[in-house]
Amino acid sequence: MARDGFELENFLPYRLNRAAEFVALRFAAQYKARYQLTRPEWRTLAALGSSGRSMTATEIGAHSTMHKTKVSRAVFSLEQRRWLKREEDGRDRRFEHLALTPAGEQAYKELTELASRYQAELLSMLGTEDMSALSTGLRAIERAMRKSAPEA
Amino acid sequence: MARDGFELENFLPYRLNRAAEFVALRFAAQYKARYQLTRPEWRTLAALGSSGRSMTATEIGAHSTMHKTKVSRAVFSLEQRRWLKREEDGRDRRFEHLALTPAGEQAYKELTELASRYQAELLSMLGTEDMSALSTGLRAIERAMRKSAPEA
DNA sequence: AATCAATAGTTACGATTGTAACCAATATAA
DNA sequence: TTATATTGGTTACAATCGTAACTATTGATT
Repeated sequence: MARDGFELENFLPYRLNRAAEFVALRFAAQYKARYQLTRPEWRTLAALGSSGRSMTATEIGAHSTMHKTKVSRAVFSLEQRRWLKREEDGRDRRFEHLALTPAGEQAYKELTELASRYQAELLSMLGTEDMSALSTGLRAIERAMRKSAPEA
Repeated sequence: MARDGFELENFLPYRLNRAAEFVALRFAAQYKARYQLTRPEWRTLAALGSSGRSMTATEIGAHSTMHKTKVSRAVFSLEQRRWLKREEDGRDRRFEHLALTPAGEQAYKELTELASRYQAELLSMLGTEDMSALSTGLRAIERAMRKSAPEA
């Protein structure tokens, strides 16, 4: 096929991107259909819900590698939906402490079940062995990210 | 940390996306700086260059999982740059056969070297073992994609 | 204090994207 | 034939995104 040493099919950024998109899109289809959630919204909800405490917008961004503005917009729309409320920090009024409302908690719980089911589905698609190989590989990248992290 | 079974940190779509973004961004920084190429442009160039033959826009899209319109725009700008030329199909004039010009080939070759260096850098960041685990895992996803492929 | 720098978050704006509608050419079928 | 459907590719338009500029607040420096 190719005439030289380089093979696009073996190029890691290419492969990772393709795989990530495939896996993400199938899940996004679910929460979009059932909850009319966008990706940044789901990510924000997940960050808050899974941490189990209130967080600032900046924390959410760092945690989920989303841009400030994305977080800001997602927070706004989750607030509109009454899934999230802001509380100002008494000591430093620049901060906003964001927390899920009971409705938000409930939504998170339901989405969490969707997510767990999806994860299980993926596991059965890949098989235990390949899944754990993937996990090992991803862990290595996560390690590398922490080291050389200029952060997106 | 979390109060329930679900852990965002272990959720595959989340982890894959994070990793893919990290890996892609560091490479994109290189070709953007050196060649003022956008991501869809690089992907189109790579698809054409690595196949070593002329392709139609649809083929490029299928190969690199890019939307029609993205391909269309990338093709247009590569054409402006004289890195790519179109040839119409005599039998079926709907098709456009896209091929790299000598200048395009040259650019592809240079970018290919960048890419190979980057791949090597990644390998040394992850180590041989983790890299091959990652590759195994990705291969499993690629397999799954081929099966259930509704294609993005 | 008064000034300057830094930080949290929002927003205006330009760029990039995808959906849907479109044009052109070919294939199918009446 | 002449409809009708399909397919390759482009484009108008609306939505989404990120950069950069902004507001507000706090911290540091004088």
